[in-house]
Amino acid sequence: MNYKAPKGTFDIFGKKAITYEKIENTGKKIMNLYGFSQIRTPIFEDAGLFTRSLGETSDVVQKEMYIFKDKGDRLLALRPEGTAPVIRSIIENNLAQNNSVKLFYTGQMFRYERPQAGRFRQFHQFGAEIVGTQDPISDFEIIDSSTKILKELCIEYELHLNSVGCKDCRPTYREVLLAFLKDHVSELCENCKTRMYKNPLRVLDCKEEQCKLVTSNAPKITDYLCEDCKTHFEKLRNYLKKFKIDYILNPRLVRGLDYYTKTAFEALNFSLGSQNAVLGGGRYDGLAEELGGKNLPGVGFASGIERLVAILEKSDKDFEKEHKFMIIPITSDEFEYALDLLVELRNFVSTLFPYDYKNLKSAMKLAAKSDCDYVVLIGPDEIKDNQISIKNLESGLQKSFPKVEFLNIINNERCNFGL
RNA sequence: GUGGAUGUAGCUCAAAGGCAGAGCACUGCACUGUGGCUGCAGAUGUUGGGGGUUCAAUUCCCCUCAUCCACCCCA
Repeated sequence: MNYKAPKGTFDIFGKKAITYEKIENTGKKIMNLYGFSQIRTPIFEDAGLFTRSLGETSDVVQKEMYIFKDKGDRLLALRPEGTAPVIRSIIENNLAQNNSVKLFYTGQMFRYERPQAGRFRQFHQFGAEIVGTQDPISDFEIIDSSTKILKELCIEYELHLNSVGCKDCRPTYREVLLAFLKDHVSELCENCKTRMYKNPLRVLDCKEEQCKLVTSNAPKITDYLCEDCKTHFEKLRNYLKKFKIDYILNPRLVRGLDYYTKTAFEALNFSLGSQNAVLGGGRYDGLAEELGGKNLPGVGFASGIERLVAILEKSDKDFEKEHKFMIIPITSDEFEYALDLLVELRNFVSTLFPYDYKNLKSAMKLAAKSDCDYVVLIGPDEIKDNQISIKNLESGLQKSFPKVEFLNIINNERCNFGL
């Protein structure tokens, strides 16, 4: 084998492709119900867009970006996430003139990482953003709609919620937390001893038992929120309560990207490996300004489609698919008739025509292997009686109908041939 | 970037220095108007790649690449 899919990438076909499609279609359906419209942004962008929005020191920027120079000496990056490009587009095209905009997207993202369960170098995200408003109802809509996608897909999840404050109150909390951590340095893991100075909030997220023990008594950010953040959070929680969205208040929840403010949430599923987050999001009120636009507060989510696919594959839940037919002319005499019927049938149902088959038997095999539900048989007998024979491959039952009746059953009786 | 495990047929895996094998899948026949089941027959390999030790390497050693898992981090 000379060529393989590059490290951390893979081909999507067959059953897997159907699962991807199902997830994306479900997402689109829900997004439409909430009044979002689709946006497709380029797969690569000016590298600065990401270093600026995600933060120079974030891991994504420091070690995970696919950066390259094109022939015009432009420094570009394959997008590692979807929010920054959407905000860039909103600013560039003035999409949020005086109102807010609601946009959703789906597509590939790229991060140069060591692959493992639930993590790849090219992966897909489905996400949405509401930009131009600070109304907590928009936070609610993001959480409500995103978790509705999971529900619709029958994916179990645990919703974790927190508020990470804003540029006014977070620094204060940071100091308080740092002071607390300094008092307990000796009890922290090696990693956290250095981490607490770089990003003390991350210590809250540490998986080491010793650190969890220490931070269980740590001051909570929700006790240090400014008035604005506090009332915003309370309103959001009221909406969630009113509409019975269950969640776990998790003061340890910290999101990895710098731009988050106020609301932060994650949906966790524990049936996978160590990558538990299937969906995450939050508010990013300073991002648009950071990118050179006007003050456009926003809130959004992104879900990792690969992780959703993995969960669905594990649950071996098959999605109902459309009936698939194959037309088989039994001798060469019926070839033309069968071709005409093929063209006609394709106005209504998915229909195959067998290639390179030797006899009826081999054509039947092809039909079974091609995952067909029904075989339409046209032979001398059918032509003579002016009938069409149809066989249900699952039950093995076969019947004949006049052509008109046959088409009628397909169109008006959902292929209920009584087989 | 760090650590661990694993690379043999399309897939899942045996062979532990001496002829590279099995199951599933594939192809054909039994069966030229009926698939799945059954029986019989057949095809399939740079043993990931490179080097070394040896009369002899899939097996032992070194390098390299890839995959999986975990850390870091994230979806």
